[in-house]
Amino acid sequence: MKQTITDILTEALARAKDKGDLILDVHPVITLETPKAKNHGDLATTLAMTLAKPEAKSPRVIAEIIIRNIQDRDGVLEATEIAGPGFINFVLKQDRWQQTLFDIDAEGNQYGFPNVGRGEKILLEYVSANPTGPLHVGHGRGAAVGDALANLLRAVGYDVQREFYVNDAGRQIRNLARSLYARYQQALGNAMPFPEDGYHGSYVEEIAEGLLQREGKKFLNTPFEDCEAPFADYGREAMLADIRSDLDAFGVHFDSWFSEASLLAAGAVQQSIEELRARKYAYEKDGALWLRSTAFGDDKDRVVVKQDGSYTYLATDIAYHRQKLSRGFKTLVNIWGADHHGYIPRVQAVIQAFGHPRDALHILLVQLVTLMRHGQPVPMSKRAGDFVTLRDVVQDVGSDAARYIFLTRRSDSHLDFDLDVAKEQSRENPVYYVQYAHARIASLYREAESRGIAVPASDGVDVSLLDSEEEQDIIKALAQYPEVIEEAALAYEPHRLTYYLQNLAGLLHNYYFKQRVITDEAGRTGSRLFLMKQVKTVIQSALGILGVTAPERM
RNA sequence: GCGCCCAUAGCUCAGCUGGAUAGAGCGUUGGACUACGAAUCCAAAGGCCAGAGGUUCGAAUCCUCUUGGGCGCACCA
Repeated sequence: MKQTITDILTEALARAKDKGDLILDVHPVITLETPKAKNHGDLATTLAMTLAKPEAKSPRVIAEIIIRNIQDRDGVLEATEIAGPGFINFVLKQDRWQQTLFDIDAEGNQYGFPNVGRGEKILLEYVSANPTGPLHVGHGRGAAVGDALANLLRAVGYDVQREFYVNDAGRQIRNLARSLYARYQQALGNAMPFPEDGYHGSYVEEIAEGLLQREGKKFLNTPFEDCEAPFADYGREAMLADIRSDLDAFGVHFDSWFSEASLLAAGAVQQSIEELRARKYAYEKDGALWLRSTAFGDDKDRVVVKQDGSYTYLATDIAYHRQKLSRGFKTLVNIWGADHHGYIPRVQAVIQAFGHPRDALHILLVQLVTLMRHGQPVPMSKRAGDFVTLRDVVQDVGSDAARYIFLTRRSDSHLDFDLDVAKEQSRENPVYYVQYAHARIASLYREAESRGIAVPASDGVDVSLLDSEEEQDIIKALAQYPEVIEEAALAYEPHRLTYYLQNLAGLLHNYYFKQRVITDEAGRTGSRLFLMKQVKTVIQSALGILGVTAPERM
């Protein structure tokens, strides 16, 4: 729809230039928007106002010139007017809008998915929780955002790979092993002090119990140094299995799980360092090896290899991102907890040090979630070991409600997650509002079927009967879906879909209340059922991207 | 001290990358079920977009400063 008007405007500008009405040294970018107020037409452009200065004419004069040069060959325009300081408002012919219903009917669940990605490969890394404890609610938000974003990017034609980076090297795992070892010994009656900075959660005891059952007492008198590996391996695998099953219950699935330890084992870290050296972005000072990240705007250079010869966390991250790039991904997207934002310049420096543009890496920050219960924040202390896990929340409120709520806010703003509201299957819960719209339509079909009325095929529909204000509003909302999808995808903002859905569902509920779909007139009933079918398709499509089910009944 | 993010209705938040009269949900008040699902709908009240300057035809949106919150500033991961 926008494209059609853009073409008409481009042509009008060219004509005005040929006739000498406008100078047009630089070809202006034509932007169209959907006005908020209905009496401002269906689409509006600010073109005349942006041209005012270069053309040295008043916006309204320019607008007149543009309109004079418009040729509407296909007859899509109902009216064109100049308004306010120089807006040009377009009103489209009704049948033009109604045409979108046939588009949706023909394209089905592919409707509204423009192929802007053209198969370009994107690596989307998210969650990437340390395998040292259960997923918490913040991970859940990252998972919901990442998964929806992956769906969204796929919808617009990107070749998306969803990856979970497993931090299975270094001190955290060692810590887990030590904690596990202590619990194991304690379970066997061996008084053993619990490590100061160990993991205190009860899950550690459960894992220790599992290990005990599998391996028996054979480590009872073995010093930790001699059995760290089996404890680390067992702990890692047990935690990953837990994480996997939690994500599974949440409907989040990854294409790949990338192990940090595998980078070390393959010598990738060493190779990366060599390459950085060759590129002159690594140097030695004070007995350590540094990344010259200041060359790319970081505050200071960063240590990669410590004085004692061991690697910093950055070292494996360097290797990991190099590895990602070497797999042929042009675009990398990382979803991080907002508390890691100080790390961004460093990693962007890494990307550039390897010769890639800074914006090859996008980092989305996800703010932490505050769980609310009875109007009070639920205390979350990982230190104490008892915190509300993602699993608890999903079991409590259900996957649909949790995912939807995670996606109702932009990811970098704080989120209060009210457990009572999320659990309540009532009007206060936004996810039910949208799902109810879908179920209502499904219910309409059942009703129609019971009366022997079928939804007509596209060639048997008279869409011109859909001429009420409510019907027009719905049709226009459906026509907007493709842009919402495209813009949400390109901005990496899946939350826009929840707002779109609220609006569409609202229009549907309003229409449903005001007008009857199944009427005495067969033609009208048919056209309305046809309209409902397309609404249902779009709701299902958008919910699908968010990873929320579209129920037939509730 | 330096850097990043945030500040919009009583509460929780949108605001389409600079457009026309700033929106939604909850909450409050008052209405709508003998017809397809009332998990719904309609209406009302509620705002100095934290404050002050600046950029321009035009600012919640961009720039600077101030105030007030969150988070980072490791040879930790």
